[in-house]
Amino acid sequence: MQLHIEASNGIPIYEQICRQVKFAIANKALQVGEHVPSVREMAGRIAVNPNTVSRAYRDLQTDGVLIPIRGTGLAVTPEAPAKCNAERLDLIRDRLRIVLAEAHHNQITPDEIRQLVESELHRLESLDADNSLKPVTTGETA
Amino acid sequence: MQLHIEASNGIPIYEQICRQVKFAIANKALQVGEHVPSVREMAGRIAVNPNTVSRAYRDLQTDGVLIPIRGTGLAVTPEAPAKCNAERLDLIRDRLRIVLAEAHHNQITPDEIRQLVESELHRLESLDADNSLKPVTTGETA
DNA sequence: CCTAGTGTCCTATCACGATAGTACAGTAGT
DNA sequence: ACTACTGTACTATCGTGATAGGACACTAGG
Repeated sequence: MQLHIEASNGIPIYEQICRQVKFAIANKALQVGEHVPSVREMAGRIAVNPNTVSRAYRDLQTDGVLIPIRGTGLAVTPEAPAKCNAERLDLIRDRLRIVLAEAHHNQITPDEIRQLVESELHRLESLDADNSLKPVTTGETA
Repeated sequence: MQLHIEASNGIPIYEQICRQVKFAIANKALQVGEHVPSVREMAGRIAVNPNTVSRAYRDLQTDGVLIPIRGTGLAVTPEAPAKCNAERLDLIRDRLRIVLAEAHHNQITPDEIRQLVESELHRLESLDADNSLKPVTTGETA
């Protein structure tokens, strides 16, 4: 259960938390019945206000993904994996749709879009390669 | 010079205006020396507050894309086409990068991403086809 | 019982994007 | 000169995302 929060990529922090918890469940990094990190611990871990985490967890309860266990914490519901699996690609599709629509509105051709996508995919892969080659170093070259 | 403003796709309205003016220049829908629609007219056209348009135009001046002609309006600078052409793909690439990074962080595979992209591209094309088949109708089916 | 840990609720404050309305300096056309 | 435009500036207000800090009810473990 490790979250990647981006200070601002346009998505509110509480929503980023929601999305990533769902991804974690879809990817089986979080199992049914397992407790999600406590509000205060998660807040400390990702350097964010506890209220913001609480807001995210509240939304996840509304979605039926988490269930409160009084005085103990929040557990992943039995229905969660199915829901999160179903949502897995939709969460990305919705974001992707906005970007591609903008591109299309502004006469970026499908081939140009494909080229951008491929170059970004390669970029992500090479970032992975770098990280696996030197997993400990902090990245300084000098 | 026709803008597509989305109430909220995460990008502030004033920034959407900026981007689309740049795209219009890159696509030669706006020529050097030509005046951009007046603050008040643009505001009326896209149903937005004049201050918001003004903010966008101010940013475009800072970027050297527009130059004020006192009492007359804002004109496209001679340097603008080069700048906007250079930025054309970058504006999309930056947005795309955020989405693909999120997908990648959450174990969406490159092939799944490619499939999403292709299905969205086809979707955009079929929307175009619909619009060109019935370009006049307002869309009511009953 | 008591303590430390849960989630939850509440008020207050701040930044930012957006709106509303007003005002002013400059220019073009009559 | 007068009028109708231009851009620009200013204050005030609103909603939302986020922070800060305090308070409460509950539960597990000693």
